[in-house]
Amino acid sequence: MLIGELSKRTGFSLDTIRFYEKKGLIDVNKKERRDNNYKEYPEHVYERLMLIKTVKALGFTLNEIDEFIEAWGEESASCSNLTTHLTDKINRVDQQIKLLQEIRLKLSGSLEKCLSDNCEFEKMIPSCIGKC
Amino acid sequence: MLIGELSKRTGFSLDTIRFYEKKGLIDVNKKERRDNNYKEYPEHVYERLMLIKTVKALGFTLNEIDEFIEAWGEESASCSNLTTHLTDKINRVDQQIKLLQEIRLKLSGSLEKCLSDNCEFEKMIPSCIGKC
DNA sequence: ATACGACATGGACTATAGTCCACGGTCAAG
DNA sequence: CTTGACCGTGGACTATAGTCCATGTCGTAT
Repeated sequence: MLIGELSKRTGFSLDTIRFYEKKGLIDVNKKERRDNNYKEYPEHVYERLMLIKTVKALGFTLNEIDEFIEAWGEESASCSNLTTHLTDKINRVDQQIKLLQEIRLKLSGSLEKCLSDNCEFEKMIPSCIGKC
Repeated sequence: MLIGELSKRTGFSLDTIRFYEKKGLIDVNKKERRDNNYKEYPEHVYERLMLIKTVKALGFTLNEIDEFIEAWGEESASCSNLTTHLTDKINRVDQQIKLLQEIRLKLSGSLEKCLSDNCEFEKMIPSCIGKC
């Protein structure tokens, strides 16, 4: 399959596919080319891309996906790696959520004070005094 | 005050202060320089930087802070702008939290399936079949 | 013959928030 | 007089996830 078809089937743009190739997320460099020099992508590259799509939708970054895939590349790797990766990612996401919730709390605290005439920004913005 | 002192007092690195200057978050370009060509930062720049510090801690990006400050620069601006910015930011943060929670849900769903022998990745990773 | 579409390649550019580096001037102490 | 600390400027580089563009080749249809 040529890159155009691969693009249509996966929904990734040509550029994105080439970008993933450069990144090493898919390996077709050493694969056969047609006489044209056109790359011939075997079916498993399509599958790899769909896997990437799935995993990306789970919020993994490309680097995380890289490790993810790396781990599976090793023949001996059991899929317990998978659960490990998922668990780790859940923890990282929980961390992010916690951080955002803290920020949210600070924001609503500031807003609260602002609305109740205790605006903490007054001191910082002279033109603001008494107008909050 | 010279940049070194400003850096020590605010906790921002020299590079960061110069970066904020380039970005237009602080304006000292037209301000007087010493005969040395050294920049002389007036006190209000220190205050501006501390404001930036506060607002950054609330999770605003530099671009948001830029608008934030822009709005205050206008003499006539009342501080109702402030509450608007805070409310908007709270909404954006809520959006982010929601997105992360959805991802978290998908992740734990995948993990769940994986642990109960319904691993959805098996189809995608041949070497994985039956081992999840 | 030539135009058009699909392909390959390399490099530049986007946003975000800086960091680091080189080169050069300035200033005070020894 | 020279060393070290401090300052200024410009440009390169980091990570992330691509996008866009120029140039060149290949294949097909008119």
